[in-house]
Amino acid sequence: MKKGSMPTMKDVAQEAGVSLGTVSKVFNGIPVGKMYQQQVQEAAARLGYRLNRYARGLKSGKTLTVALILPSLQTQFFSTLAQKICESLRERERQMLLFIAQPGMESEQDCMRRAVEHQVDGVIAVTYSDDLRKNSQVRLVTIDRLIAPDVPCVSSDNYGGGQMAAQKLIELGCKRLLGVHIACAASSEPDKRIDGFCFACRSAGVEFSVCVDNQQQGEQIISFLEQRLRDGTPDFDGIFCSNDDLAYRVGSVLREHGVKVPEQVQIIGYDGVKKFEGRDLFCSTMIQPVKEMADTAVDLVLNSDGTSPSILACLPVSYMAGGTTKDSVQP
Amino acid sequence: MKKGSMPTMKDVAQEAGVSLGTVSKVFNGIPVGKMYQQQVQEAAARLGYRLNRYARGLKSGKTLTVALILPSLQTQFFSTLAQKICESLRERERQMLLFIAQPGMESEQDCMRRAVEHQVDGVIAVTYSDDLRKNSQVRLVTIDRLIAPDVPCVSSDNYGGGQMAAQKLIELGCKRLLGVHIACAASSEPDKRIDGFCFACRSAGVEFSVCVDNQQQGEQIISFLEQRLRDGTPDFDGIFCSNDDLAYRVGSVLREHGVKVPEQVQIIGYDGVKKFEGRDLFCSTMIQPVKEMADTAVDLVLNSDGTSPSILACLPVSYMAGGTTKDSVQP
DNA sequence: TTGTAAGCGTTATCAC
DNA sequence: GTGATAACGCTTACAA
Repeated sequence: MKKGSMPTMKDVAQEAGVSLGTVSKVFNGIPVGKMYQQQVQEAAARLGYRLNRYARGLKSGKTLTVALILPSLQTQFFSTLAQKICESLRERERQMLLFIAQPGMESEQDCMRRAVEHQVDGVIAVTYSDDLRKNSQVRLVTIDRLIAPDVPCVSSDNYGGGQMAAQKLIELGCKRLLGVHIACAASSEPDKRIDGFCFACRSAGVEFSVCVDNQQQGEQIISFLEQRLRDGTPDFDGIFCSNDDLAYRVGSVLREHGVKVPEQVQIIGYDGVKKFEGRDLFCSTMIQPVKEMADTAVDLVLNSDGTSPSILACLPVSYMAGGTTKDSVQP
Repeated sequence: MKKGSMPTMKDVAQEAGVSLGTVSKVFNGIPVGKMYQQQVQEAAARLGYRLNRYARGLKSGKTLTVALILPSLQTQFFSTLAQKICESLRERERQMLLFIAQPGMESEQDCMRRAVEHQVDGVIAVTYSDDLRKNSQVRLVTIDRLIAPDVPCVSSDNYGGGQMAAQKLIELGCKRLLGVHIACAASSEPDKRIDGFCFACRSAGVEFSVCVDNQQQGEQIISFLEQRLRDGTPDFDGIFCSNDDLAYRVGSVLREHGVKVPEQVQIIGYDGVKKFEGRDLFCSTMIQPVKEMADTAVDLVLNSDGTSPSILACLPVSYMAGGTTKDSVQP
């Protein structure tokens, strides 16, 4: 063993007085004589031997590594998702290579290229590109966006969640509903939140209107709102916002205009964003089952044998009061 | 080239009619005949060749990969740090392997072991262990915690930030200050925030008291606070909280007891935590220069030639009003 | 069972 | 400048 560099299996073999192959077997759980087993393990410990996964990966073709491609870690949903996926991978003895893609699909493609070069066993991505798999036939699973018939997608039950939100508002006494949504450039699963909301309103025969913003900044929604508030008396008493950020902004606008929340207008958001690490929500909301989504994505990316039964995994959301509905405990 | 698997340099060499060595040179920017250069690139494009970094890493000993070990991604400071470090690494053509360590040092050691096995070129860690480098002589840089004389540490100027907070409160008219801090099990750089606060108070000759909670949950601080509020009139008019979460909780307690913030009591936190992706702060606060911290950590882990001039890099923080001080714009 | 040896895809050291 | 060829540390037939 050349000093200065790490010991290899060869060194361990020499130290233990066995052959290289035997050492390899020990570290792979392949049965080997009790004596040899022990000798090898002792020798390895004595030398401070560390398995070189690059050598193993090169030989075996499996690297036990999965790439996660995200647009950001600032949004709480994304950071939680990243953490849960990381934990889920660790439970399966996998490592996570994290890529933050800049807006624009060149960056996403670039992340994909690097992930492939790094021989990842699979990729989980929140993507806005049409199809990330340029030439590479990597195993791919997306979150919240269906990009191809052979790429499994994991999301929360956006449609069902939108429905539940509407039903909840109605149950809480709202008579005139409003649904607001910001659509991103590429259409994605979360767009169904507002569809589910509309469906439930119609089914219940309740008066409702909807405002969908395509400009991505939500300005349309804010001005739409201010327009309907001009006389100080809103012509609605319940709002479903397709995410908590939007709900927060909508709530601020309402309060600025002197509208009492939840007394005059009740608001339900979507995501389940918490303040700090605590339990405090920003608003009453539909909570996404992030851990389950992470587990599902990881299972799919590791085990999908091509014959996945369902291409879109929709996981159930749950409602929780968070101060912007009348069922919230009053401070 | 065996079909089904990815083309290798050998395949490219054959396709281009050159030798393997020449192909390697092309992909390493080593000068090669103009004609050959082009032939190789065309052949590679035609075959959809992808560099195998596992083979390169095995041979060269450098993997262009850095591990980041964090206790969580839920705290906004950590998620922002992770994102900035990821971006910083990308700018330097590096990849990031992310590890979330469970509380307790076995998990941290485990992350370290896996990072070493994966042949990372270095590790950046937010750690509570005494010394992560068990046997391995990995290049290590810590965040917010000095663990050994030869391990560089990056942090914000915690002491200076605490000082500035006190000075700011005094400047804003506070006469009787209070400093509160939650110390984690292992002493770390952020503990200096409260020291800087005390120093500035003493220097200014201002009346002040301090409450440090060692139980990690902040219960001590809350009850300390409630005790001093029992009669409804607080005997302090300015509080420095060593992080924004604490500032938020303290603010809630004060308001619950009918104390007006910032009219009666002004509060300054530390971190610069934002609501959603927006600009809204939870409180007036000392903002940490996360991007600069990330860049510094990455530079150190990649370039530290052992002869680092400063072992502790303290980056300057900045104050920003966020509603819990009188200099905040009133809504 | 255990040892031997041929690669895995690259880089790097040689002669040519 | 270019092309063979020997590693890098490991897995895995296959031989003993």
